[in-house]
Amino acid sequence: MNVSVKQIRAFVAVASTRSFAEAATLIHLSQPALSIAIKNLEEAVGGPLLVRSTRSLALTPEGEQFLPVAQGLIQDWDGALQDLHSQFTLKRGHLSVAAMPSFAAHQLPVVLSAYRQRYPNIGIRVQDVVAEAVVDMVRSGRVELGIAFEVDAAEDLSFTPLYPEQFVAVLPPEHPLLQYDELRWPMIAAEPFLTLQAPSMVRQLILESVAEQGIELDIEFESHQLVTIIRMVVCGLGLSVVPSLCIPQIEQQGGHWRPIGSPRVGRAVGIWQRQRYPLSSAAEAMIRVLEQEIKGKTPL
Amino acid sequence: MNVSVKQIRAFVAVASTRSFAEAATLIHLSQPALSIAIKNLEEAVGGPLLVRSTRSLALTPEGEQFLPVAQGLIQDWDGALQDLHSQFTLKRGHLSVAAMPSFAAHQLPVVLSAYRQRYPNIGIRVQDVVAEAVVDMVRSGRVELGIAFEVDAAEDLSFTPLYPEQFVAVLPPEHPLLQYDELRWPMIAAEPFLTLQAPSMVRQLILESVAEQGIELDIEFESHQLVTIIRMVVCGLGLSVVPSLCIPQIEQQGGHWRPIGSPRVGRAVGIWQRQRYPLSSAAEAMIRVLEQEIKGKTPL
DNA sequence: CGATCTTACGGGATTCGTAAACATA
DNA sequence: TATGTTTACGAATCCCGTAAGATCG
Repeated sequence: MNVSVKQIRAFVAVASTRSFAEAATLIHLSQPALSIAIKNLEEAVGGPLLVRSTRSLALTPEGEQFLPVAQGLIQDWDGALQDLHSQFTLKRGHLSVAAMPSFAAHQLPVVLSAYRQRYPNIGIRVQDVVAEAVVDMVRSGRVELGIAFEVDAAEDLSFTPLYPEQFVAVLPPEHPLLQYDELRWPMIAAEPFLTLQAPSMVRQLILESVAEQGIELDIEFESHQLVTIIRMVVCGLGLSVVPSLCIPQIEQQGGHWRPIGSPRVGRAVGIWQRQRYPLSSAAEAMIRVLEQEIKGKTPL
Repeated sequence: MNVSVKQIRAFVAVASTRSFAEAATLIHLSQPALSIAIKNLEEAVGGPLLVRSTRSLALTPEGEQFLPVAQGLIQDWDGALQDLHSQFTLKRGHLSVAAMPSFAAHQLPVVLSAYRQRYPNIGIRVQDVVAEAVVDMVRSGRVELGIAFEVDAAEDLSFTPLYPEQFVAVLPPEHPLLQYDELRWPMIAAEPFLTLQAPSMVRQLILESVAEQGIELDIEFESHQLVTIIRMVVCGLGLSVVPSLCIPQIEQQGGHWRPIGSPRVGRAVGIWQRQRYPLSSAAEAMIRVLEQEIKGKTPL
């Protein structure tokens, strides 16, 4: 007993139009072909669904009862496949990404807006967490893509660099060090230092980096919030070092900045995804947008 | 974009077993055939559902999301067709019949029991109404079959006789007329007469019949209930005439009866159904059972 | 090297459309 | 007789299974 979708479609067409001829044109089939399709269907299900005389067409009680069921079946079938097709053509779908705060605050909005413009019906969920959490969320599959610094991660993840992020020093207006076009670490170490708090990878990278040079920073204050740090710098409480991504924010808050000379401190920023796990069409599209919007437009 | 049931079945099998080879045996297909089926499915829906490497098999996010949908689709599909098939094989189904009270009370129970024994899973609904209402219910489609006297009905109904019902006279014990083996109408007319009330066709048939002979009955009492009539006869309030079907009930209540000589009063009892409307398998089976259980077993 | 999936190809079944036969009002 | 359905039959298509090729661990 094997019944095809076409057969059910044929039955629904005939039952709806109450005519083989009409139904045949409706489903783009010749009358005889339709006749045989129905005949085979009836054979398969074990009894007649329609009673045809040349002048009238009626449904058997079984057919009458089956008609709405068949209609539902076809509707569900087409609906499900339509949905699936929509996902591939990006006319529908869903995407979860995680991004580290500096990226989420500065670059991501323009990326999202470009993506939304191209694929208006893809729902996007963004998680704004520290870089290490980004990697964890990708690993556990809670998000499909992550954007964060490159770190040492297990083999199960892959990293695609987007651009090399460099750190810059933040200074208050009229600070003496502003006379230099580029600062060096010893100059910075001479001043009180403000930095982000513990889970931040920015903090970690800076401390590791200066420690390699035998320089020690005089950490005066820590905060989770970049805004707070910048505000304090502007108020003259000390200096800080932040990703160049944050330059717009520094300037907006009335701060000044200078690049840091060799050794430059920085880390590649890029896309994290699971190894050997295929991406959704929506995620692949996001990677394309990211590369197009970000690559070559690196700050500094 | 045309997707077949087999293709979805194939996808579900592969996604469940996580192996083409295993799935192939599961759905009785060769590995290559399965491979092509999946390939065609993916082409039809517009993107990959599975990622295969020779050593591992994973679902794409779209495939992951589609799998439960596909499983539901297949389940609904099979379920619906199974149901339909069950109806034709009488493993399931439903039937509505109407029967006139005399038949419903005496013959129908044994018919129903025979039917139930043969087709235990067919639900039956019986309407116990007077003969004319039986015909109306068949005409309006509220029941598929009706069992009642033959009457003049429009062309839209068909009547299949089961047996000729004859009426018999009911008498109290030790009544003088019991000395005859067969009564004649004038003898009956000489006694007080008890009959069923207005909507009953039994009453109507009797009155019409005797009127033709110019005989008038002295109707002493009327009731809707046959039991009441018989009880009154037994108590000596008069005579009555009822269908021979009711003989068991007469005797059970302590009454006596005699056939009525020429002209015999009676009417064919049979099956009513709609013209040009096909019967359900369940109804056809009921007709077979009726004919087998009733034909040739006519009372008297 | 072995297990597994994919491609290639020939045979077979299914399904289609045209034309003719059939049935009913 | 006219309309509408079914049967007949040749052709195209689709689908399957065997055999050979490709790929990953």
